[in-house]
Amino acid sequence: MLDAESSEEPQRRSDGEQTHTVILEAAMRLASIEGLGSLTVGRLARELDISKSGVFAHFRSKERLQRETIDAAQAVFDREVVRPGLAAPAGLAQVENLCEAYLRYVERRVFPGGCFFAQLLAEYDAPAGAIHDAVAEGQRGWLGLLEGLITTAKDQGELHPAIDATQLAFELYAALELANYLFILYSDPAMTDRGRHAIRTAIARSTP
Amino acid sequence: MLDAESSEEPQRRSDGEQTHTVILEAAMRLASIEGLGSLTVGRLARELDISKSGVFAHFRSKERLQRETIDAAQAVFDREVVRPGLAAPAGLAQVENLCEAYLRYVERRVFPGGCFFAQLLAEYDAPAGAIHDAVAEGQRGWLGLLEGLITTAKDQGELHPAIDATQLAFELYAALELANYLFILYSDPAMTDRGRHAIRTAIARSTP
DNA sequence: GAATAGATAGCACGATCGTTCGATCTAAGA
DNA sequence: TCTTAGATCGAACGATCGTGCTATCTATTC
Repeated sequence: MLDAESSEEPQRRSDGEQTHTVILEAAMRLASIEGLGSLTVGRLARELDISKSGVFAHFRSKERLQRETIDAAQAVFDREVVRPGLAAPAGLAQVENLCEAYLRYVERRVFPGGCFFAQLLAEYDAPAGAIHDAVAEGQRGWLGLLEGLITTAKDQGELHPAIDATQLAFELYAALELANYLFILYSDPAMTDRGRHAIRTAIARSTP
Repeated sequence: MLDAESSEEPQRRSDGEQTHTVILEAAMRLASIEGLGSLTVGRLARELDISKSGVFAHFRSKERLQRETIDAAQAVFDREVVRPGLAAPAGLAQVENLCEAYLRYVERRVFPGGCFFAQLLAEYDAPAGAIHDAVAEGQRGWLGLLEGLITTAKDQGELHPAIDATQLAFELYAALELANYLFILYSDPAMTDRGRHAIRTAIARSTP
């Protein structure tokens, strides 16, 4: 696969690499709280005590800053949710483990404004622009992952053969998402516990 | 109760009243799509072909514009969801009716960017400022409404006595909320149908 | 029909936005 | 050690932000 973009990328020096990382960390934090739309070069610069042009030079456009922030957040999500979530025997255990990994990621405030992608989903659900498309693709991936794990569990006989994997994935995701929003809104772990409860009963109802 | 604010309100002339309404309608549309944060006096003016100061004069601060937009959206939500949702015999029928009213309000695109308050919830879930507090209060009201209807149904013997009304309200709301986001993201009525399905099974599991 | 007060427009302000440019500093390879 | 290219800064641009002031127009009241 061609990487048309990085073909003209400048080399990175070690100090620049580090600053780049620091900027993206602040950008993820800010975007998770106030949205990708209120991510601002000037604001990042002020917050990090770097000049505006010093920040800007790392991305050379606001669009690139946004794209790289999303990519960085995806890497964090993979590391903090997906990978530990899959660290369980294939089947129902993996489904439960992934859901629990998500809820713990919300509770640990890996992003202080709650799940980065829940924020993105709400911000770019209206169909317009490249970010919308990336968000739509990302959601498809997440729902597809859940659905795949559920199908495996079904194939292993851990769930009723009649279970609709797509529908169950929707219901689990719904519980996770609302748990995220309400936990952030009220700073109350009772909200994530409601999510846990909902997931338990949805799964229990689907076992043979 | 004192209305400290309106005590110094100027009288409204008929033409001004109409413009005021037109502005708020555009503001609700815009905010539901791009968020209350990207609601801008200049943008409204451009879109309505009114001067910036012509728009501004109606609110005299951005904060007031936002507050009045939220209030107007609340009125629409009451008219389009709550009132028709309650137009059913008290009990389980009312619960089902309210959920269906919500899903139809999403599908009809009463707000083109999906449920106005789902947008607000995501945008102001991080705890800060007056809007956050209003959103938190609003959510309490919506969840409380659902919970109250569920409790009534339970008292009438339409639901298992052991049912946790708060938990069931959470699960119904989760299905409604995700249905909203995914319907807007994909413009696909299959998403709201998944919400309907989730609600049916959650209720069915709770009946005696 | 005159008086009045609200509706709207035009212009200007300081702040911040994304972005560009040129100057200076410094890490890394020759 | 010298050279070079990336890192960072300061200053400036045009655009847009929220907001104020002044002037003109017009709906409403007497």
